[in-house]
Amino acid sequence: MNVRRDYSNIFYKNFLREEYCMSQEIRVRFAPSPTGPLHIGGARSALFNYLLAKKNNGKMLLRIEDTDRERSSSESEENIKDSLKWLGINWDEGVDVGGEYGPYRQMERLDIYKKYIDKLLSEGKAYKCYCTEEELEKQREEQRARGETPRYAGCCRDLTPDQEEKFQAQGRRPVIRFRVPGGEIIRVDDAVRGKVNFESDGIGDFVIVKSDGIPTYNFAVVVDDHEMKITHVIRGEEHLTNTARQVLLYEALELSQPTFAHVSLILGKDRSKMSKRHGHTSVVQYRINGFLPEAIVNFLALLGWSPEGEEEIFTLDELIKQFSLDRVVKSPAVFDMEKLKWINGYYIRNSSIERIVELAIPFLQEAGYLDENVDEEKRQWVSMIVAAVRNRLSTVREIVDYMELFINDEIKPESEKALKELQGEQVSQVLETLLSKLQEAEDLEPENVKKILKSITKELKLGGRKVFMPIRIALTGQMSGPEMHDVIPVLGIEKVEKRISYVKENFLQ
RNA sequence: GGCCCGUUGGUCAAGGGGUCUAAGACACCGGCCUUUCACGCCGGUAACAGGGGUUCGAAUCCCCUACGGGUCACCA
Repeated sequence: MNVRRDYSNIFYKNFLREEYCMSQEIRVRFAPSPTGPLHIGGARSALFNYLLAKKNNGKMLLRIEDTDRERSSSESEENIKDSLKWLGINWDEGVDVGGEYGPYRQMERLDIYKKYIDKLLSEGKAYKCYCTEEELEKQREEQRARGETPRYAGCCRDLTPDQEEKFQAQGRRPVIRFRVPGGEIIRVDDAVRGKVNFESDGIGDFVIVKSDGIPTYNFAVVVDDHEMKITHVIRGEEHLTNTARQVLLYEALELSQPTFAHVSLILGKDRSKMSKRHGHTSVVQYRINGFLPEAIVNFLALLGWSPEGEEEIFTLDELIKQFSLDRVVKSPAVFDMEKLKWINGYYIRNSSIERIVELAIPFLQEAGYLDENVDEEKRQWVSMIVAAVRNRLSTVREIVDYMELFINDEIKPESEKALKELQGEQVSQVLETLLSKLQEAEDLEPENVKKILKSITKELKLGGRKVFMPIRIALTGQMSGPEMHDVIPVLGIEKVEKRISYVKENFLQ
């Protein structure tokens, strides 16, 4: 069903009113749990939220969902914030920057949740459950064995005060469960998927407060989104089924619901949810492998969303102008590394030399081609290399692969074919001429070298190939590569001399 | 397995019943440029999962099947 443009849909009318008429400020949030580095899929969710907010002059919030004390870490939180900033996704409210609906870390909001819990408890919409994990696990086993859907059986639904006392005396620490009403159809309105229905009977009474007193995700997220006046919840499709539970909570608490938008998953090459075995999954990994943030943003935006026109290259600002939720698709997208590399290469080619030099330096240091301290001379050197190889790079890191070409003076022809090129009868004359011309040259600027190269063909009355190929192979050993007039300036006269005499001794007839 | 979502070329995707003989991008192939390769430019191959309906007419609406995915925690 093509719900995206079903204007008769009441929900959609409301949505349009909000999005385009600004009767209400758009407030969105990205709410990661700090249990690992920012995932590429999370980054896309954050991006879509950000784009929707900025497009509508709304607010983007960053909330940290750290209720899993076992797995949450401040390193992960830092990683997530760093990655977001690196991508250019900033937040108007939230952790670190504050705001009037704080605090923005869930563990700092425990007293806020308590109010809502008490309300549910006193209205009988939630109850304490004393079952132990082992008991529940056993139950689930049995249900599975019988071919049933594992679900909480409701043992503690109607405990008498006596029973409760007994359990407490045993030292059992209760969880609090939400009493899921039976026989109801739960309707989830989703901006990308339309109306999705769930049966409440398919959902067991779920835990809203853990035995350590900390609320679970499904509960905290509802309270926070309400308290923080979130208008649109854009998140991954894996949350779609959770949304049913959350809707139940919104209803029980008598809170109005935000607009939900569940974006489909990003898949690996084998079409399963992207995970480590598909390669890099976190934003930092792309960063440390020489991807540019604007390339990642551009690429991610195109996964699941499409612009109206035919342009494919967008800056963040352009994306903000163009973005709209009704152009987000429902079907999952395979992460296409080839296209990412192409986009990245595009941005590398269109960046300034200086910027690529800055980005390249750490990779060159890591590979041992540069010391910790990079002086002006070295920087110049790198700059010439970047100029020579820039349009062949799809990641900045790849510059490392070209370094041997500029360093190692013991040139060996890469193949039989290359060797043959060196053994033509004109070769030694070509190399002699090149050498003397370079020695006499006023400078070795690329433009000048280009002229010199050209003049050799004229002077010796030789075809270009007979001149260029031997020089290329003598100087680099390879039959293809960056322009010779870019390579020679990097080498300098000394290295050219060295390489030519080495080749003469070893490979010329 | 239950529930939920999805299915247009190898991949991302446009598409709102006739204008679809189905856009664009990546990849691939060919040509031009460059006396190399790359970049750039031009061109080409390649798709509506299958079956039923509805309709004068379906990629588009409905149903079924198949396939893929997600989810069924005191994780988020």
